[in-house]
Amino acid sequence: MEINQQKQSEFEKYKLEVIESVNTVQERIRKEKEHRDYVDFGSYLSVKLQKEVEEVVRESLGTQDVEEIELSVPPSHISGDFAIEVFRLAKKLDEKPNILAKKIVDGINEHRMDLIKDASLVGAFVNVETHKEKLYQEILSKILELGERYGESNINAGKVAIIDYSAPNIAKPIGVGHLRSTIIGQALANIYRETGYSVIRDNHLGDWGTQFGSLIYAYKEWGDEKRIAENPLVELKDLYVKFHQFSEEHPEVKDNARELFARLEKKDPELVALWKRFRDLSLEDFERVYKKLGIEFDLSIGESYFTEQADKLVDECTGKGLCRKDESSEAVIVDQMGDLPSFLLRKQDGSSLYLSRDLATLQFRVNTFDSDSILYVVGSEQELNFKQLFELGRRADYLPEGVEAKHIGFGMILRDGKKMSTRKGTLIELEDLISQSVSKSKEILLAKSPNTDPQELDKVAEIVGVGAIIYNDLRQSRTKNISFDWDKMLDLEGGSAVYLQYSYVRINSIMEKLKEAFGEIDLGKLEMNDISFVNKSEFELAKKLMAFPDVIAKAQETDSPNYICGYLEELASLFNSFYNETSILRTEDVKLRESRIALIKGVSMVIKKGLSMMSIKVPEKM
RNA sequence: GCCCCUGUGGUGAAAUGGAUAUCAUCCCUGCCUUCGAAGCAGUUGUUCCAGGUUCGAAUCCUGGCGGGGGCACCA
Repeated sequence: MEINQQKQSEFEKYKLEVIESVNTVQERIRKEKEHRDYVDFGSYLSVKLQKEVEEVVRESLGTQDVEEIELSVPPSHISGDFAIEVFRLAKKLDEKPNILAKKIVDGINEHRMDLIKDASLVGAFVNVETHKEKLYQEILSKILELGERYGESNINAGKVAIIDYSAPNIAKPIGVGHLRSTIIGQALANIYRETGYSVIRDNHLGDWGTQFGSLIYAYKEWGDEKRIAENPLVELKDLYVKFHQFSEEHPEVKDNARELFARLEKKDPELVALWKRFRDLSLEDFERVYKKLGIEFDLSIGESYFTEQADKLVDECTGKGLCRKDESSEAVIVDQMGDLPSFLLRKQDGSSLYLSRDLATLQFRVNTFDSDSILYVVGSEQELNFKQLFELGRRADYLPEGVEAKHIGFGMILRDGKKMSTRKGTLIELEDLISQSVSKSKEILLAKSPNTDPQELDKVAEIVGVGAIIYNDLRQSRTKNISFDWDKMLDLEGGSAVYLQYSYVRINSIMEKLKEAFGEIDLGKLEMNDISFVNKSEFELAKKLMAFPDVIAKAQETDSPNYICGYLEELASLFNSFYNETSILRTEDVKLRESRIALIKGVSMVIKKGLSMMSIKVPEKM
């Protein structure tokens, strides 16, 4: 009995640890809400330009519905810096688009404006010409002023978002299947933060459930302490796989597993001790992978923490009449809600289920953090579960009106057209993928620059190899399935992070050369009026830089990191064209040279920041 | 059976209902005594099918066809 007490307190001890980490986060959020210093989104040039357009449209049409007006970049064959699309406004005002457009063009041409010079009409498109020098100056000085903070904003200032991502299962190695949740979630956390959110990054570990019954059963039957000591995760995985193979022929062991889980849930001390041990072993393993990928969390709570509360909530929901108890067993059923099929909240043997624990988690998140948004970055195959969870949460009032809960689904990584599975042994371990990618980039690095010192080589290979994997995933749109292909995963050609890293390094190198030739460069002395450009490509680059804050905002709004990727590729491409036609080193005019330095400095900062939002690093040389 | 996602050059992908659908890769042609050729410039080739809505559709709607996933004691 004494031993029991001791073991039980192990679970209690774990709960205290959780509470402590929660307090730390609460404290941080509180401070952030009070003291965080934001960059005003309205101070960005694209916003100013938009306002100018709205102003002139408001005056020339005498209408207030100017938010229907949108500024875009025209296709390349059109001359004009920006275009105004009037179609939506025309529809709203019930006027012919070309007539409305004509009025707007006339309006613009009659007014004197700060940034906009004039406008011309093509069909129903309004093409706008800006005061290029002025705009160019303003964009670059804004970037120089903000430095590495360029791009952040206060759009969502004061709001709190909890982002649930990664969520690996204990006792299994992280496979490439978990890669997507992990890096999409991390990227979203960074992107949300850039737009002003206070972000809580929560790793909702899969550390509870019937799978532990399976694992414990397998451990008791076939476990080998020596092998566990040597390579814990491999051994645990093998045990898990063995259980499932064995259960194919002996289905009755599944009942044993369920029974073991039920005992675990009743905090059987022996089983809790095993559970805790497996959990700790796994966490060490995960930590290693996260470190490589640059992934960080504020909380790693996991399902186990919510098992008791889950039980209470199920009773509460039963009381509220949202679900009902089965007559002949302990099972609790939620009947069809609207279009959603019915589901179970408690098993026949009385133990908890995924959805009940998630319901408790939801309530916890709402109550503990006063959050505005809760994001679940989990594969699309769980869509129905989340619909059910959110609906029940709303009805039970655990998820109030003002709090948004979103399932950020994503497609699966398929191998030979099929889902990968730990049980069937078709899973590719993330660590293998990373090490292959790193060694491949090392090979290429050696071929390209054989004289790099070995330490430097390893460092850069790591940056490039890891970056390639992350980028390959994030650049694709979330919802689609990805076919796993070693060659494609390890592709280090164009359209990859390497292209961006290379562009960054190239700028670095230019800066070095400039320093050698002209000494230390102090752009602080560059007056706004001294900034100038000569070539179209310079202006195009600045225009692209101008869009960065908007791209971040759009990526946040749509939960789509791939917009950042597309943007960075366009930016790098413009830079490389510019690089090819213009030499900064040989620019005689000092002011022009310094303007160009400011320009590429901006490009390099934006590339670095954009990549860092995806937790991809940049090497200084490669 | 019902529900969700998805279909874009040979291949892999991009595109708030907007102008001549973009990028990478492969093939081909140029560009390194000039800030790094992992680059730049050029060339060939693409929206599953049939209807519909719209001034305008890869995008929205309806119906097919193909691929993936989900639909109570797994998570």
